[in-house]
Amino acid sequence: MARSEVPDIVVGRLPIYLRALIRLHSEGHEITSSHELAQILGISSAQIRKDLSYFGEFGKQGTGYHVATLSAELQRILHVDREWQVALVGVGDLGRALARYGGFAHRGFRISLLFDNDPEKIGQVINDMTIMPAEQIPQVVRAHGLKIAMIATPADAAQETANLLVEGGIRAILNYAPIAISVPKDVHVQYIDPVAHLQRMAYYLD
Amino acid sequence: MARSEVPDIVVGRLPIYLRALIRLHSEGHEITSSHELAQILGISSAQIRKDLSYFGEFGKQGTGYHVATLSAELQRILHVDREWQVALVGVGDLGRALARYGGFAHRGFRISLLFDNDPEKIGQVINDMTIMPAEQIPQVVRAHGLKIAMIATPADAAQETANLLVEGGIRAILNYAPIAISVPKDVHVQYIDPVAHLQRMAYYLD
DNA sequence: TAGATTGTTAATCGATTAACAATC
DNA sequence: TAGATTGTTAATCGATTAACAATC
Repeated sequence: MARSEVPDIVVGRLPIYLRALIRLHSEGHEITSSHELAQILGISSAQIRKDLSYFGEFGKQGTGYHVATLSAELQRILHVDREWQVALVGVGDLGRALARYGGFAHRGFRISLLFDNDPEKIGQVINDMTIMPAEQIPQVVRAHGLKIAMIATPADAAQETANLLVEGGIRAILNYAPIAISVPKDVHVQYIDPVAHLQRMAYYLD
Repeated sequence: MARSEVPDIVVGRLPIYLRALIRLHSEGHEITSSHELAQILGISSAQIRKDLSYFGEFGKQGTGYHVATLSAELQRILHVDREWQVALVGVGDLGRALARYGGFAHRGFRISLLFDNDPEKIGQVINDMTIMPAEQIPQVVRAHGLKIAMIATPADAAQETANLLVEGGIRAILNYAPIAISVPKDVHVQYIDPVAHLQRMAYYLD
């Protein structure tokens, strides 16, 4: 089935499957099944099988899935069978923590460029990376060929930052600023707003 | 309409609407419309009107919505017209950044208890909060009457941490550990895994 | 073989959208 | 009034699930 026909909501579940598979692998499981994955993740086995069927046939009737194989297939499908270099804009408390956090590089996304527009911060070094002025984003990002960026600026600066990133050739943005940004149709944006998650849960509390 | 009939996906969009309204308010807008909000957020105006209709009638035909009023209504509906105290478990790089991050308290969620199971960290003070041993979670959380917690431990410790939190009476968990946790049906869980977002976008890159 | 699980189809379920009467 | 926008209905669209033949 052609790539363009896969619903984005299905693509969004693949990383969850991959995460579970990597964990199973690290725990020594060689084989799993849609039922076991469903149990672990709290979703239906039918959904897992249907999601995977968009991309091929990875299982064996009566047996299930080979953990290492399916894991590798998902990494290939998601294009995470390589290391991606990522630009990070905004080195406040949050940005600093993201720059230091080991969980990205460990899973294939290495933050390799830091930008900020505060003259006090420019030139500082974090994790061997020197903070550069935001105005240089277009040229530096393009020179390094980066395609992915994170925005950790205040909300006020997010749209302007996104414009600079797009100008530099960025095609995927993880936005930590609590504001919607607008970008060309061929640029992907994902949002992380922990407070929105907390508010959503507060609805169900007394 | 009874609370239980509101789809969770609708509840999940209310914080996004609220965020946009607060921003409009701060920019001096007194009135807005479903069309303007739709434009800002990149969703349809019909969806915004339909979502709001689950909770009442907040607009005026021909005019739109009074920003401050709708904002206050959404805060009331979401139960964020108060300050929630939040427990944070796991004070590594990520947890430390969360504890310091001003964006929570500013929007009604104050981190007020810190826990870790590393003897080196116990007793340390961050933002006037003393890190306490994880084993004391049940009693301390219950004594303070907290209902919301964040998990920022390694994946290995997340399930055990969730168990302790539930034992202490926690009813909503924001889980930063990259692993699914299982909790009783009346406990809500939201996940934040930035790498999953990056992987999802990588699918669309060459 | 008998038992188990996949991949897939068709049915069901739920969410989104278009359209418009009501009305400010 | 004329123009604009809401709240709501019905239709459309899309996602999830149940069920089972195929087959390991």
